[in-house]
Amino acid sequence: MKVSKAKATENRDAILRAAAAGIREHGFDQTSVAEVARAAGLTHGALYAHFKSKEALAAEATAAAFSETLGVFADVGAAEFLARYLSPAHRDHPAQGCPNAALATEVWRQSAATRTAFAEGMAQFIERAAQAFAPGDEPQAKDRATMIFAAMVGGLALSRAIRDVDGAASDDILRAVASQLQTLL
Amino acid sequence: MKVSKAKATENRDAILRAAAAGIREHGFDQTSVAEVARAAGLTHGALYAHFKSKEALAAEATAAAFSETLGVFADVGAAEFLARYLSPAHRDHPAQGCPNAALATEVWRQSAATRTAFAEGMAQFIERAAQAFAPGDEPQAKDRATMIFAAMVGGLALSRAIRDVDGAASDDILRAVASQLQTLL
DNA sequence: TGTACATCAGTGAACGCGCGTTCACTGATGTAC
DNA sequence: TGTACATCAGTGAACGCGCGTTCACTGATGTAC
Repeated sequence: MKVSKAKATENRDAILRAAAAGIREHGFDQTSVAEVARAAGLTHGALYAHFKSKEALAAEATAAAFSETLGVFADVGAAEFLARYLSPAHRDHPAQGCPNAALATEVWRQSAATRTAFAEGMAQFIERAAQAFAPGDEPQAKDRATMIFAAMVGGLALSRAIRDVDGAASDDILRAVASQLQTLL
Repeated sequence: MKVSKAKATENRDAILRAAAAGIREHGFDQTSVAEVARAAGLTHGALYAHFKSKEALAAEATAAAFSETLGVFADVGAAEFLARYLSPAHRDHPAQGCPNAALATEVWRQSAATRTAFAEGMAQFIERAAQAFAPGDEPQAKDRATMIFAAMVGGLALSRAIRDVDGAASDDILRAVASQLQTLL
């Protein structure tokens, strides 16, 4: 049955948010359209009224995941940015976390639209890192910010990878990377 | 038909090597047993004479990928380790590259055996980094090595993620991370 | 050394399953009068 | 304001496809004598 325009817009948004969470939790290819639709309170057929294909949804969901997550790290100082990013809470909730640390190793196999959305989101994160970690006009400011952000993404991803096998080692990676980066600020 | 014991061992090895390359190239779940068997010159049924299941193969292949790759970075100095790891050649050949940078964001969804193999491989890489980057007995030596290795893994993964979208930016990540880490040695 | 035969790595058809996508249909919305 | 009806978001059955796994069968290997 038809629904009101307001409700339809709301449903589209719900699909997008569900997909943005799903791809970070399960990866692009392991997130099924049926699962996304269900999480949005719809059936899978409805999804195709809003998105041309799973591929098109993935591209929009990638952009949505970035803008959602950038908001979490906006307006905080350098120390707080580091602490939040390399926190157990961030590690334990990939579905609401940074897409870089959730999708970096698999996004290169996705469609051009998805990869473009990812590259744009990543650039914004690196810019954010430059603001936080290299605000001056020193030479190599952007290089410093890039290296620090790479360590944050790598540290979070490595910490997640071994969490269920060795929780202490996982915690230790977060602590080590955060404390060592702290000394560079 | 039966084959000689020597040939059977050779075939098992070929399956393992094909799987180790496949999971790094396509990810765990996108690497099919048929594809692995074909790459090893066999049919999919033969695979089950050597491995209980795809899951069991993935765990062994993960270990194989690590030991294979650790060899590539053995016996080189700190500067050479950094340069090789953060090279365009490494970025462009994930199937033969470091499993950390290829699988970090998805391995946490795999079986316990695979995650254990991954954790052990990662620990060896961190140890290798400590040898190279923090050989002394200074306090926080291991923390320094962990942070540097996290930056290497993150830098390579981020560089790979955007390579096809923006080659110059991809190159720049490798260069920036390598040059900034160089200043820390 | 030669022969008979048990072993078992490898083949390929078949299975059940979940996937992305399509489509005929439904029925509340929202517009034309 | 009230009525008639075109629109279109949403439903759910159906599709073709590739997946991991099983299994009856094959035939060269390698052992027992």
